[in-house]
Amino acid sequence: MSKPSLARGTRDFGPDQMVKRTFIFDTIRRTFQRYGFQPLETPAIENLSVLMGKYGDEGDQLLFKILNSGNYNEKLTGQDWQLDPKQLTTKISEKGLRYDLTVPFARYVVMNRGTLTMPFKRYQLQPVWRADRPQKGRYREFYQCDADVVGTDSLLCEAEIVMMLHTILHELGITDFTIKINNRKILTGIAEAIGAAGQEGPLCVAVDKLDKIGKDKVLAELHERGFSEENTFSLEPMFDLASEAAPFAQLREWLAGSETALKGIDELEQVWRMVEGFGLQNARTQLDVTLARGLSYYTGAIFEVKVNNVQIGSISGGGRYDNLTGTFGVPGLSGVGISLGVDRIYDVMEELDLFPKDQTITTRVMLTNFDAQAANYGLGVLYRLRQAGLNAEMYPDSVKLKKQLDYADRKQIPFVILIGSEEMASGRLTLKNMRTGEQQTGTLEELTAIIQA
RNA sequence: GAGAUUGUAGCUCAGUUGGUUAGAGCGCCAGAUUGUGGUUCUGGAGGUCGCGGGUUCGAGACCCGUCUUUCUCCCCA
Repeated sequence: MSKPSLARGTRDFGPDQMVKRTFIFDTIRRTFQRYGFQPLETPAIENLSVLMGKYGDEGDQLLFKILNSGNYNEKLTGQDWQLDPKQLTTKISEKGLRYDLTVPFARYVVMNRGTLTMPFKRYQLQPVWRADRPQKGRYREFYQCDADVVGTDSLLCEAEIVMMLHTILHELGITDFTIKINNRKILTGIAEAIGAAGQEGPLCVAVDKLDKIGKDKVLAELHERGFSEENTFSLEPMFDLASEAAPFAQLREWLAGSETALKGIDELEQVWRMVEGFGLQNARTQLDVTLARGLSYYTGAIFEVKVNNVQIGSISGGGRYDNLTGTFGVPGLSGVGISLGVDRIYDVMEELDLFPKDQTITTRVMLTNFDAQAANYGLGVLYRLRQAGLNAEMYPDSVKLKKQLDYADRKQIPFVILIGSEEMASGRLTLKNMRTGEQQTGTLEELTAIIQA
């Protein structure tokens, strides 16, 4: 017998934590629904053929793979055991745990495209798993809350994502945040403009670190990655863009030579206009041309949400992908979506002390249990309390009152109804206010009214 | 995947250059109080020192491996 333990990077959530997590889930779900999104759930387990190759080489490595059931080694030859682990994996595992919610969504859309009302708007609140090395704000099992629209190119979707993020964060009490927005087409245009067309991948990896390591080190890294002095010299205008929230004019001037970039700039400006059209006050949006994110499938807008002055990664990310369903044989379906990380939001709110107080009280009133006869009398009372809409429970054992009150105290139950021989004889029950310690007697109706107040 | 770091009671932590029976606070249980919680007092239970090996007369402490925690890189929610 060994002591039980949790698998690395996983956590239990006790009642106190669940109350807080539920608050986050409810807020997000409510907002998604308000914008017309419909719920979807997909299995935790997907075929590896669905998951592999969608997240890049690193992603494939971070996938949790499930060993085939039964005698998984039955069909292996001696030679197979000499294969490198990657190839061996394909022979002994054909299922894995989902890595995000976007790819399973794309699979679902492809499999059900005949029956879906297009454009299809779905939200999905489920855990995902990554075989990452855990650290602050990074877990191996965590919840994502996704909202995606598939089947339309309309930039209204992008604007609504901006609106939803504002609403959700506002309702959670997170006020000091920044929604960074970029467009993949601008990144492509920058690569063209500096004479390194098609090199936006390595360009972004380096430029993405700007606020972390500074301009000089970014330039050094670019040179290391094969960019010439000429390339990086043309990049100079980019470092001057950070001052404004939406420097469209400067961008147009700099990238005038790239049609792709101009299209991206147009798209973003339209999104900005629409957000203004919604009448949103104090928008926390910022155009950030250094924002890159998962380049593997984003083609248009790119989003990322950072909470300011909190040392944690982004709490949300998303973007537009023109051809995600293409890998499942259905090209031409454009989608755009956002994903919120509940676990990081939780950490942020805990650090900033933003959770509403008094959310831990789950039971409103407890009935004591003096003896079998009193408990039996209490059953009817208990039923009526619950019918009155009150969270009520009876202490299950006839033990000394001290113990029962101690239980109520520790569960922070605000009211206790005592029922003993006196109460049964008179029909007037004793109500104890656990906060003040005061007691009074009254009929069940009278007491119920007090408890409900 | 690379580098660093952590692990002693339910929790937070002491534990000297390696030396007898590993401690404290809080919490928990019981009683003081057989119909009254939070305060107080008295008593009590609870540890294979993460796990496995090694060095030593002797290891919680030293060495190796492993798991785990936290952090950096990479990447990400």
